[in-house]
Amino acid sequence: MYVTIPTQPSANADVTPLRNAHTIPAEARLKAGSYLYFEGDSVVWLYQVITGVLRLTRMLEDGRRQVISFGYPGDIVGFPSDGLHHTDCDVLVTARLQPYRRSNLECGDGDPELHQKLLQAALREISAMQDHFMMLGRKSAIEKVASFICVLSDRVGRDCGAYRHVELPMSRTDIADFLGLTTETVSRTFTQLRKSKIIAIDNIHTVIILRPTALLALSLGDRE
Amino acid sequence: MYVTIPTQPSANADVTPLRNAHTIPAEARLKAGSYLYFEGDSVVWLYQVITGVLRLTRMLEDGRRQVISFGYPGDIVGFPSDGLHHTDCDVLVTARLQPYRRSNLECGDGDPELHQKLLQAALREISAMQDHFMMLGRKSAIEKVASFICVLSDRVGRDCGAYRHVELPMSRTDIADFLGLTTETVSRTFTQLRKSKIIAIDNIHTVIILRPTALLALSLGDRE
DNA sequence: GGGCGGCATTGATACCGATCAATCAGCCAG
DNA sequence: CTGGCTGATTGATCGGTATCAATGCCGCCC
Repeated sequence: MYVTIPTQPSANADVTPLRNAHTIPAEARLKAGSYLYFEGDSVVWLYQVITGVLRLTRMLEDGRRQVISFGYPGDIVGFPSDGLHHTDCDVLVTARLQPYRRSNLECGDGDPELHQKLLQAALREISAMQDHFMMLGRKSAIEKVASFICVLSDRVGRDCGAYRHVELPMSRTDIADFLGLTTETVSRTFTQLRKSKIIAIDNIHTVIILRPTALLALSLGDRE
Repeated sequence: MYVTIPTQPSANADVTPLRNAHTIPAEARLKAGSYLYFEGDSVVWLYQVITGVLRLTRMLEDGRRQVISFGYPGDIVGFPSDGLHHTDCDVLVTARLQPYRRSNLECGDGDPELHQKLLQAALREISAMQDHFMMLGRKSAIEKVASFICVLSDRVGRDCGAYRHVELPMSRTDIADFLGLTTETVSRTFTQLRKSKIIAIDNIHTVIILRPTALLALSLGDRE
């Protein structure tokens, strides 16, 4: 999941694997805290997230970290470059994953339809990352955080009574490293949104969107 | 071209098209200032840059701009997402381009070898963009500019006497929109590098690298 | 040659977000 | 329940980059 330019709210439907029938390997289940792969590992499998949440990260020698993306249901992670993984990937929320062989992406011989689906997923990934560039390079802290909540609301928000609830399983540090901010700034920005009654914070991992229109406006850079 | 983590200096050799033989369309030549495609256009061709420089940009409604990448010799531009272009692309330096049909990327029927090459290029693109995230999200102005010059030096620098020359055909505004800075900051950073005798500025579009090691150190965030 | 226009540089200042530091809250172990 | 640990929040301050403004540079056209 990247922070892309908001369009119309998306469906937020259940994810069905690309091939429900005889996809070679069975679904995998991974507990929170476990790792799927590390930077430098050679790629054997790609994974489509069915349920749960993954975290893809990259580190600099001096300790600076970038969260590249979060893997939400429907997302496919693990695209190889020169046959290798270029991020670490671990599990934030216990996940069910559909593995696909790297060979299904890289050559269409076995299953042309699956090959096509994986290729299209890679191409959509490029486009989504381009949008994310705009966010990292050009948006202010409040725009970043508002955009982040908006995207998650569309992807995994749930209507509870009058308001939409969004789970944030990741830490404030993860959000900061994803958006190119510090934890303190993320925290302050949440507080600011809470005080202006645009969101409420039910518990540290759940925000309730009180004024979705105002939140969307902030994400687009409208001056309040 | 993205600003990736510097590794060993790369070859900087001439680019040969993926298929020199019967690649269906002949090489195209495009003058500086002309556009290859616009955001929203449906994708018919991908282009490999043989010579010259392209610029890929994306705009927000309020005028904020992000330069997504520069297309340098060897780069392939125009990857579709849902069949559409998601950036504008125009020519900075008159270019020779090798076009490939979108169908050669999306289905391998016609030319499996070309299909494979285009697919691998798309996958490398994803990896390079991940590196670029780190740059946009976590690096300071001086690290960004130093990294930018280092990458261009590896890609298209030329040794002239004792020093390496790097052409910067794009404007300061382009560099700023690429690195997530303002023109003023880019300009000041160049001045700072010049005053500390790490680079010299021959003319506005040519920098001479006087102390490559110092430049590389700055790009990695060493406190000189 | 002279003037104009666009881009780059430089300067002064403002402000956003980082940094450093001090609680605070939740959670687990004993 | 209590103490300690970890992550979040809040506060005070600093600094880097943006912003606003003036000037400089250079190419181009009349």
